[in-house]
Amino acid sequence: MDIAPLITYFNNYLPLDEAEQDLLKTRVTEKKVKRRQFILQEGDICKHYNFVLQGCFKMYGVDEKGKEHNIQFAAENDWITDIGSFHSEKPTKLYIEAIEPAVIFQIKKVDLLFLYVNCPKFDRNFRIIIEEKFIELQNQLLRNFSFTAHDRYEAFLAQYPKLSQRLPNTQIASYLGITPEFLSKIRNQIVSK
Amino acid sequence: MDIAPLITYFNNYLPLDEAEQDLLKTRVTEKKVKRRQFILQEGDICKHYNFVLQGCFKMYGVDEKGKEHNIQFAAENDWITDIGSFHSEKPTKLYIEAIEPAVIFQIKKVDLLFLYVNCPKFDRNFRIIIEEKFIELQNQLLRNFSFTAHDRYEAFLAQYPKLSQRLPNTQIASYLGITPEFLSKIRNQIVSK
DNA sequence: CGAAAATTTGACATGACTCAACTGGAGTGG
DNA sequence: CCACTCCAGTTGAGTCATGTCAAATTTTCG
Repeated sequence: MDIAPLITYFNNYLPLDEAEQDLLKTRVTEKKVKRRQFILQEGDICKHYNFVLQGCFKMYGVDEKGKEHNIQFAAENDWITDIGSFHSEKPTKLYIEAIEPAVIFQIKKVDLLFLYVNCPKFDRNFRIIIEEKFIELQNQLLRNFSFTAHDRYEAFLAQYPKLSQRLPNTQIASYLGITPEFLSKIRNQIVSK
Repeated sequence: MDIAPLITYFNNYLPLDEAEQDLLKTRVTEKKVKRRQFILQEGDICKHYNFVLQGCFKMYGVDEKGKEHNIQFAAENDWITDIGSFHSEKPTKLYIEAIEPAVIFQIKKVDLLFLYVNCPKFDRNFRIIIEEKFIELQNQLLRNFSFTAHDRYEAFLAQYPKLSQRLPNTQIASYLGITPEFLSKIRNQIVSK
């Protein structure tokens, strides 16, 4: 197994020296995931931090009426995990599902704790990573408050041009908090301008 | 200046030993804030991590139409900061304003970095703190997607019983993403049941 | 190729907003 | 202790953004 992509990823933060890379290597496992396969379902306890090597995932909750609401996508070089369930070790209310055939690296909780304890750099790196995710989430919340559906869609296209081509509109609609039908009408509007 | 409340706060995470407490003490300053006073305004660069000792703050963005949208409250023993601006050192789009007369501790960026470098425990603690905030933010986003305004209000009352008594309904409405008028109608409904 | 999923379209329904007017404290100053 | 202002909260009528449901059409992928 070659964890080079993960090493490269960490080079964006505090790069790992060789010893740290070796440490990491022993704590990571690889997993292939088929399209529409779940790596987390409601009721599960989230056991892993998941790093996407290839493919694309969505994380979503399901409301009383059975509707899915996407709160995050993750493609190459991104993390996707229900941090709440991972830390509390309580059953999750979320689903993580592959939108495309995928390959991921997984780190178990004991292994992550091992890394934290044996190398503070991981504390640092994961602190920074989650800070970035926090900022993004906060922006998302603010956009949902203050933007119209139309503007949220255009903001999404602008921010994730590549992702928005890979994803079915249904999934984008769910992420924007609207119905696929309404997104279709928005797209129609934009085109006819 | 007595930083005991902050020490006590950290005891919920990895407690600080005496040396670490002394280190912290030299890096923290106290500040009194009047009602309606801002500690951050659009265009500022967010210079501090703020820890609330007394009083209550709101953080909000303003949309094109001039409407305020609260994304966070912070009362005693909570942090409030625009992490995005703090890290990027770019002008913020957010406001942080005291809803009540308040006292806060502030940590400057250089001082926080100093703490991180000299004591990995701070990396750890702030990682955990922000993880908790991330989880809360994610729940908030999910509720905004999948709950009706009525249910969001009741969830807010249940989750923050004390805060909801301190806050004017106007502010709660803004946090829930609805108008004060509509919140009033919801409250009317609830009472008349 | 064939089934399942995604997209589009249209008629109609509704949750939440807007705006304006009214009510009722909470301070403030005289 | 009154008169006055000033907010926060309430109410109602009309409107708008977005949702619902159903049907037709196209695309995807197994």
